[in-house]
Amino acid sequence: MIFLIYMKSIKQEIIDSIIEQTGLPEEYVCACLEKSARPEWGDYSLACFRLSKTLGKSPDTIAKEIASRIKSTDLIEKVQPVTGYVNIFLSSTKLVEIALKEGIQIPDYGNGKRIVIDYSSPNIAKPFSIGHLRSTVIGNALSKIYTELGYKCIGINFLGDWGVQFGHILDGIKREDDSVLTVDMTKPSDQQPLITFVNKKTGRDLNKYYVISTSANDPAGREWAREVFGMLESGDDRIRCFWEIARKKSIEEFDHIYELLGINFHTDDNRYGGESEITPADINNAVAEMDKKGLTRISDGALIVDLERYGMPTCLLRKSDGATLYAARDVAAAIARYNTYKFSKMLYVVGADQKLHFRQVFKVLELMGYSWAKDCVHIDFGLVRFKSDQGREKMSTRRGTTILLEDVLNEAIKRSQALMKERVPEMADKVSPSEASEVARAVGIGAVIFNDLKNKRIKDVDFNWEQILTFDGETGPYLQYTHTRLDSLIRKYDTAKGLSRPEPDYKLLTASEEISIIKEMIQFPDIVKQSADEYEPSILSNYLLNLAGLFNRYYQIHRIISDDENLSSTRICLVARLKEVLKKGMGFLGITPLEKM
RNA sequence: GCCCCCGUAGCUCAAUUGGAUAGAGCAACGGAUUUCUAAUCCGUAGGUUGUGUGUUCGACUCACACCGGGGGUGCCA
Repeated sequence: MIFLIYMKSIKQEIIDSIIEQTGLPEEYVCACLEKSARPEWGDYSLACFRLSKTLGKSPDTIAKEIASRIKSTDLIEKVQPVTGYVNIFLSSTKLVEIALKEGIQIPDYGNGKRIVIDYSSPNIAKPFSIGHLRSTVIGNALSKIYTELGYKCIGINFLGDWGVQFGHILDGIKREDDSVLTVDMTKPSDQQPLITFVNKKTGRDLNKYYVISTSANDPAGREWAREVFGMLESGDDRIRCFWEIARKKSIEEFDHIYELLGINFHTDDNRYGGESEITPADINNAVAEMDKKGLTRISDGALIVDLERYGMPTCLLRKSDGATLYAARDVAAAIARYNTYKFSKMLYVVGADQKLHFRQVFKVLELMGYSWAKDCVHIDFGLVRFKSDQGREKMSTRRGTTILLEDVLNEAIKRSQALMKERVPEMADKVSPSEASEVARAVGIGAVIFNDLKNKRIKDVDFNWEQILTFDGETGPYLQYTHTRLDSLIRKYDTAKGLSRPEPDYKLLTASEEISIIKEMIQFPDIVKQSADEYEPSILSNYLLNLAGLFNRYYQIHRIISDDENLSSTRICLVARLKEVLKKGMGFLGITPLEKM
């Protein structure tokens, strides 16, 4: 297994060398060895300040002593003590060889362990707003990253398909066209006009009825919607039939958006679920179990779990009218999922406004005695707000400040098409119309996705058309552009006439720009691991931007394909390896890498 | 009121988890194309890291207080 030596990270190899040669404790070396902040300080630096007190010597002296004990190897070229740091310089030729010979490999950390990821989760009937983009793209990225690290990911799109919002659709229909619904809902024969009516509607139409109902802001309408939902909950077949159609229509609508985003929720490992999956019996069993374990109490007629001693407000399970609440349903859902999947981890990719809710749910699961409660993680992210002239506000359907995700995606595609015409007019001759539209999609959608993934999750975002449609600088199109550049070089090299193609000679890569690329490339596995450990796709995003930047600078200065056939072959090898990394990384983020744009 | 999160260049964000001289992009200005795709690249300018105190060899990072913004907080999800 030759590749095993490459599987061990460079850093680990250095740590091992240092421990072996200096006898320093492993914890210390691991904690104090870091990547050097500047090239003139080498590749890795060991800070010696912490040893100063215990050894009673100055950091400077310690650094000198340690440095003198580390011998050079084929990897460690030079060791230099500087003001309390031991700076370690690695052999460029060795690094080039490591990066180019086998390519960059990502070790298997997961060993097939299961991770359930609850993400996207829009509500049936409610508009699919830009706010849902975050959960969708973050969840998708984490799923791909963990899969690459050897985990088995199960994505669940936990639809909000069970609640009064469904009754509001009917109320909206009634308000708009009451001929369809003047009927007595209790008579099956009168249902047919409604069914025919709804069958002709799209998911977006149904959203419209929801909005009509809620924006009417009529107490009677709300009451009626509640009644309808009550009938659904009590298992009324006729309402159930309508519910099924409405759900199907909504999913068709969602599918269209997910298709644009390149996500498919009709597979075994990535599927639609929903609150409707959790039966009243599931919830009642969970609540009964809490009762039995003495966790619950009645307070003002409501069933609660008192979490005061854990520094949290009480968790409400059941309303005084007997109806169960969100928290009870999520506890029941978590138990059902554990029983089905026996996950090693479950991630809830849900906005930061639900932080308390998940803390409560996880705490209740823990109190119920489920040891896996500690493996449930709320992947929270900042809210999207709408910035108007009056200032910031939460998006509101009623105020008309909701921005539909589909509109944003279509706008991005349009913009990408326009730019293509403007900046690459000859593209029309080179590719077919269908290819061109795929390019426009990948670039436009990639821009929107990347825009969302490039910042730390927790940051709130002000929705801004200009920003989301920017294609210059640190953006998705920048990565795309770099990727097509790499691909174009490879294509050109492969098809060049009269060129001998010798084996790459790694010693030829000596330019500082190409060494920088190599050094950055070999960080890829660590970056992917770190993104997973911190549930933070932005770490990968920023890394890819930096990597692309290094290449674009290099490209500007150096000729890749030249008369020097040995050098060309070696540089193309670098280009090909780099392309593999960029392509993989973009794929993890949910961006489709292009060959031409 | 209480709890949680955020505050870094005009704007949007980084900063190897407490390390050496705080870095990018956008916007502005100046430059690079008979050239492997200029959706690129180079340069100039831009900072008392919200404020204050503390912890220590060292603080954007940790603690406390305050200021500003956001979110949550017993019958929505």
